[in-house]
Amino acid sequence: MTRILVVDDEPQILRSLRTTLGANEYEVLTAETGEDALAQAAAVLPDLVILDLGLPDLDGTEVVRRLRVWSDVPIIVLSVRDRQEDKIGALDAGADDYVTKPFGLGELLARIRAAQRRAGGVQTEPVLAFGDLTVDLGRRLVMAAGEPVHLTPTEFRLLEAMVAHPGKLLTQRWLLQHVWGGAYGAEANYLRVYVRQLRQKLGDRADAPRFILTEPGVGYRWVADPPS
Amino acid sequence: MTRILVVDDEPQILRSLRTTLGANEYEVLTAETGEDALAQAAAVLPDLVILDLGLPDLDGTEVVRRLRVWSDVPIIVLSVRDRQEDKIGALDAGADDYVTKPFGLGELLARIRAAQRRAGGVQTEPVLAFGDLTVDLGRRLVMAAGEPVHLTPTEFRLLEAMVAHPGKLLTQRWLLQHVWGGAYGAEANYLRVYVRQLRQKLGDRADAPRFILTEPGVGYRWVADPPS
DNA sequence: CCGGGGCGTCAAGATGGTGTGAGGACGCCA
DNA sequence: TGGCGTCCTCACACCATCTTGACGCCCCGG
Repeated sequence: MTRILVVDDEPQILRSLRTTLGANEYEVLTAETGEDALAQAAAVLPDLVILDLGLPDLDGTEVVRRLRVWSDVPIIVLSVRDRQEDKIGALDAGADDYVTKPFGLGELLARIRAAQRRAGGVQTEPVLAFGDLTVDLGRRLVMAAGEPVHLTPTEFRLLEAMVAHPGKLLTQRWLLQHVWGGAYGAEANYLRVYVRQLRQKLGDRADAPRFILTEPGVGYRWVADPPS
Repeated sequence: MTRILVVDDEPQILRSLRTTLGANEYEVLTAETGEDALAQAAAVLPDLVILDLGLPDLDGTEVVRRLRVWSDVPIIVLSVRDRQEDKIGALDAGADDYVTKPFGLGELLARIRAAQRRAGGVQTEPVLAFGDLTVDLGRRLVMAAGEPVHLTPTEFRLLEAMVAHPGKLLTQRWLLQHVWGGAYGAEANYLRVYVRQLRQKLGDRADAPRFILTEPGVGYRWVADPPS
């Protein structure tokens, strides 16, 4: 999860940003002074900094400069001042962007995304690995023993549902509802057929399970850490 | 020397920027239409692009999107529009910064410096190769087995959407929305026809795929590493 | 020892999606 | 206005996938 350090001395802005950013899957840290901001930045290494220019102790530009001595973290400057010299100063000190208050929250979010994208922080494709089996949820690509495995849509949904909850006991009803839809729940034979196909394609065996464990009378369990 | 491509249809802005930027040790190239901008960007590989949203032929956001398919060049969007949606759209399409007209030249220069400082990276030729197939995304040129291949605009957009995400499973809905526009999503027969035409022109076969893999019921996949 | 329920396995029919070819509609340019 | 390229539409054969039923096995309780 992306950590954002918000530096502002107005509690109102702080509160507003905390809720807005928090609602958009960001972890929000706050600081109200320049010194505090620098200390926190060094301590928690945030992924992005939103910085108000009008701080009580230090000049915002100075904060940017001192951050840039050791950090390349993206910095978005926030300010009520719309003067050219302020913008030029902050940007040349090393800020990435300059937004004038009042600003639209949507715009700020877009600028955060842009700054993050540049920083290269969005390359976290979820690739799960279980021994010689890798499951790339983003690419919908499954590799077993170095070879790509072709799965039908239903097979993939079933695999997806299982690997998303490793080690957890998944009841037949739960699996049926998640893979086939809410109207299903009693068609245990579907599961038997597709679990078999999955096991076959992934190189697993019912009598010597490496990935899919049968829990008789209840459901199935995806083995968290297979014996390699 | 840093090369900047300025895209704007107002000769006045063009002239003003040419002198200002020229006086600051930048080499200035200009384009007045979106198509011209894309062509020039591919030909001269500028170090930075300044782009007006209100172009006569293409929507500015569309230009950003098409540039971003193959290039990471910093893009600063210039616009008279101050609407939130425009900003969000342009930034999420891949723009680095958004400046509203009228703007101060000093600020623009500072934003150029900021964008450049971040970029650092090297410009790569936008030419992708897959076995005996080469795709020049910038010049919109495709070569198969040493022979140039003529593609219609729609065919090229489809190819572009696929080669930009090698190995990834692209759903029919996603492809339709990206090639035909957001309003589409259910016209699977369009895809079938154009995928067939692409396969034919690229020397690919449905029953022995080298490039385009069919994932029945889901979509298509551009094979990352074709068997040569 | 016997019976039953659940599971694994297999194969065949039903279903819906895909490949393919052709033809018409439309806009663009001379 | 006519030709040309491109896009869209349709019908049909074919194929992958889904569904369904049947059967043997094992485990467990009666």
